[in-house]
Amino acid sequence: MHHIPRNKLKQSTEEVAKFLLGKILRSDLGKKSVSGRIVETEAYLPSRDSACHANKYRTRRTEVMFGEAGTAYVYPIHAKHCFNIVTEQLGKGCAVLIRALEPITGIETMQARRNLDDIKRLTTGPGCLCQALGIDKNQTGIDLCDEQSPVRICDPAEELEFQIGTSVRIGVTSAKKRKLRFFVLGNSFVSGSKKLNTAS
DNA sequence: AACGGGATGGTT
DNA sequence: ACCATCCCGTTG
Repeated sequence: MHHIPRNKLKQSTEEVAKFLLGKILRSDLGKKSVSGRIVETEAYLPSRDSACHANKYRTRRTEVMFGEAGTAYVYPIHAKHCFNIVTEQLGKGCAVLIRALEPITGIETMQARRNLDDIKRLTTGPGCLCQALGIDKNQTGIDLCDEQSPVRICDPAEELEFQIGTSVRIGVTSAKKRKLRFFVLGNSFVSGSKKLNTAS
């Protein structure tokens, strides 16, 4: 299982959001190894996107968004965390939010961290998957392309065929309604309503 | 120091 | 539809 080359993450944020579907997100935090298949993402664009944190302000919190593609941007919200992957060229200020995984390995560890047995809800939703992987804001700034990193993105052992669904981004009210959310069509670990998830 | 708004998620 | 919860940027 090989890590993703950084070049792939330097493309346009929308392209990266689609590219990341089907890839593996792995965490070795806390001496536990867990992984899942990325099934839902959202693009936060470098310009004219009022929902993108970096577009609104460049502060200590958002500074890593202006760094190398493949850097982790983790921020807290509503007592939970959201995990993002920085995209495009240095200084752009954009990222892809990972919204849902299909659990693959380390399911018992994830169940313990989530204090929840139900596999269907283990890693569905950005806050839930962070908790399942042991990710919090301490992981902001780490390099997801480095094989030595405790959190990284890898190619799947087996490439599966799937169609990509699109919709507006979930929970975003400030930006115009472009379809910047992408998901594996028909996958039961995707978050959001039936109405959003049948749109293509 | 105080205030208010979320890229949430679980409950009513 | 409601709201618990808490961090962070803004304002005073």
